[in-house]
Amino acid sequence: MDAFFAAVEQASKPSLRGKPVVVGGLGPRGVVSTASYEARRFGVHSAMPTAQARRLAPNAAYLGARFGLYRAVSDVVMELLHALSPLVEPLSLDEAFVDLEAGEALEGTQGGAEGAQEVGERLRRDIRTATGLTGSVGLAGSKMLAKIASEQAKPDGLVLIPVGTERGMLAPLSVRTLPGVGPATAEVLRRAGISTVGEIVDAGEDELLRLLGKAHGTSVHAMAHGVDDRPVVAERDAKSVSVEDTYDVDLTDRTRVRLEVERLAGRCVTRLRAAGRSGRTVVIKVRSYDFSTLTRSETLRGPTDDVGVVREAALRLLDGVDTTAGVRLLGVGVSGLADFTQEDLFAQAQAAQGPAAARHQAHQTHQAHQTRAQTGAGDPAESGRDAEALSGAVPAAGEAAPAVGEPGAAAPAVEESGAAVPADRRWIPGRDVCHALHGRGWVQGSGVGKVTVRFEEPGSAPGRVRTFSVDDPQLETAEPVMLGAAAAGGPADQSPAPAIRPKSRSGGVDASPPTGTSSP
DNA sequence: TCTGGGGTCCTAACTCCC
DNA sequence: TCTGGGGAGTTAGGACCC
Repeated sequence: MDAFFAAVEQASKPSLRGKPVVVGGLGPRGVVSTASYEARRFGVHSAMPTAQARRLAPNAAYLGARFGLYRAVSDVVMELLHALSPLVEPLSLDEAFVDLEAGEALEGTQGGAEGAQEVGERLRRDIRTATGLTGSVGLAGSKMLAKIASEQAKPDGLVLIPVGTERGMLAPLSVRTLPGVGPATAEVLRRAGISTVGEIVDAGEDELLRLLGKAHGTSVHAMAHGVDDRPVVAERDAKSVSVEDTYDVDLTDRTRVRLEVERLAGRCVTRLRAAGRSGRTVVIKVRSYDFSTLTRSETLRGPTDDVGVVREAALRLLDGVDTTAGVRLLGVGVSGLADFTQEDLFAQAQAAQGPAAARHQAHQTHQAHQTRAQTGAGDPAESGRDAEALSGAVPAAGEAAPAVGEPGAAAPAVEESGAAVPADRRWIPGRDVCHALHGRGWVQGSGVGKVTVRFEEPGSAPGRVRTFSVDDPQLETAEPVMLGAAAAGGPADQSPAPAIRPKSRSGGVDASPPTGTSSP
């Protein structure tokens, strides 16, 4: 998809079409997620600090990300891809590989390159019809070449790399074109006098191995020759789950640092349990005032999804880290994922001793998980654990749950007075709202006790702007509205576009309640 | 008043065990 | 008892991707 997040915003907000739009973190330490092509003309690009983007394009619209909506639009596009082939490998919300030969899409076409091209053009039309957005297609014999082709096809195009032309096509391109060659590798190659893919080929495999080491050197050398036999893999299990927060102001108070680590551990376990997984290795990440980053990890005796266990491990690891100079980021993660927990192993051990008793125990454990998942109420003896585990779904005071369409990892918003702002009264630019008199719109900006709203929605004409008090009782946050034909049930259906309720995915983070662990 | 968040993969150093 | 190699596992850091 072309400039995906920004394109969704432009489609949702008619007044922004053709205008520079920047989606990303809006705080003092935010970075750009996506810039529309209009904003890119000012030099704004992904991963650029938002503060720098504002200097380059002061008149662009700066919006917080609405991941729930992007995920819903992504689901529509991925369904179109699955109609082409069962082998679809999503890379992110807006990008995927499809193995056309594994499906039936090429049947009924003239076959070969022309057939693939026909399928690609049809896909682009279908994406536009379903979402109103443009997508680009790269067609080639391998994942690496298809990716390069799709980059060349952007925006709104299709590029095919015919078999036999790969080497010639790659030779003049920058080494950065190859997947796996980032700034560090490019600098190593540059110092060796290598700046194009053709020069990698000329250098030879031995030189590449010397410069980049065995694994990386072999891979880069093969890619430079156009050789990439990685298959399209449809299902991929996550290998780790982590959460992290960057703070607007460096944390120096040790008590606050410990509280934040506890909070992050809770959020991490909520996500872990939502995915039905457990993990054995707990990792903390600490980024200091000077941007130096360290990680500390501890491997437990067995996998767990118990927030108390993860929290205690994270705090033990934190004990070994000096944070007195100031911390700008904290993170907690779990890796070594499994589908069972240490508690399950205990149940198995009991089963070996007495099957009936163990069955009873396992059943009870399962029931307890079910009850928590559905009601958020658990055994009073475990209430602390449950309150933490469910913190994503039932926010504790002062913690903003990552609501659909809101930046998910925002640290709790605390006003200067010290009072926490409820999540549904935070007027983040771009956020959907509904006013009792004026209808649906989105937050254009807020400050000094006022919030400015533009009243428009997908399919409407550019709307009017009105300003309200931030505590106006008639103004409420709202669910995003789905785009295009996917919202209206098809092109013929002219009924009003419904608000979305994005379906939760396996491993999804925001909208889904925590599920039981791995009990069958 | 530079540098997010959520991942994967690789490497090196080290320990433990055989 | 000492030494050494190899493999597995752990830990930490770094590069890269979207």
